Amino acid sequence: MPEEDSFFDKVFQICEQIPRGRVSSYGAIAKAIGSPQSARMVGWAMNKSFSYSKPIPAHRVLNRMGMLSGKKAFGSPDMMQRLLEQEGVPVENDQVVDFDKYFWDPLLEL
DNA sequence: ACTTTGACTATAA
DNA sequence: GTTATAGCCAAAG
Repeated sequence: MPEEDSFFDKVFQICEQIPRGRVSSYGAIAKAIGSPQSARMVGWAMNKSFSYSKPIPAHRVLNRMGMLSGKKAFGSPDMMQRLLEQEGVPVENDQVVDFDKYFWDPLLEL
């Protein structure tokens, strides 16, 4: 088994493990990888997630405030919000309601 | 090879 | 509550 140890691959592996109806943050994922200061790279990885071999639920990854910072990367600005609401995560004004309640910590639950 | 950019976060004022 | 600044590191120009 290849077991990718690259930064991007680790990000992808964690992202695809985010439970449906839950959301996580770039910082939390970065921390889970071992580079708590590389939250930006997580975002960049998400942008590249569509090039990855497997589908990545990038819409479940938000910034620390629960804001849909990368909604534009989904082709349509409303697509990300719709996907989240479809999974049971209410979004209002480009921000997840009760983000703390839906937050999923890879370090805590993985 | 250098500079700029970016789906971020933490701290300070 | 907001705005400003610094730290961070890989990809793109």
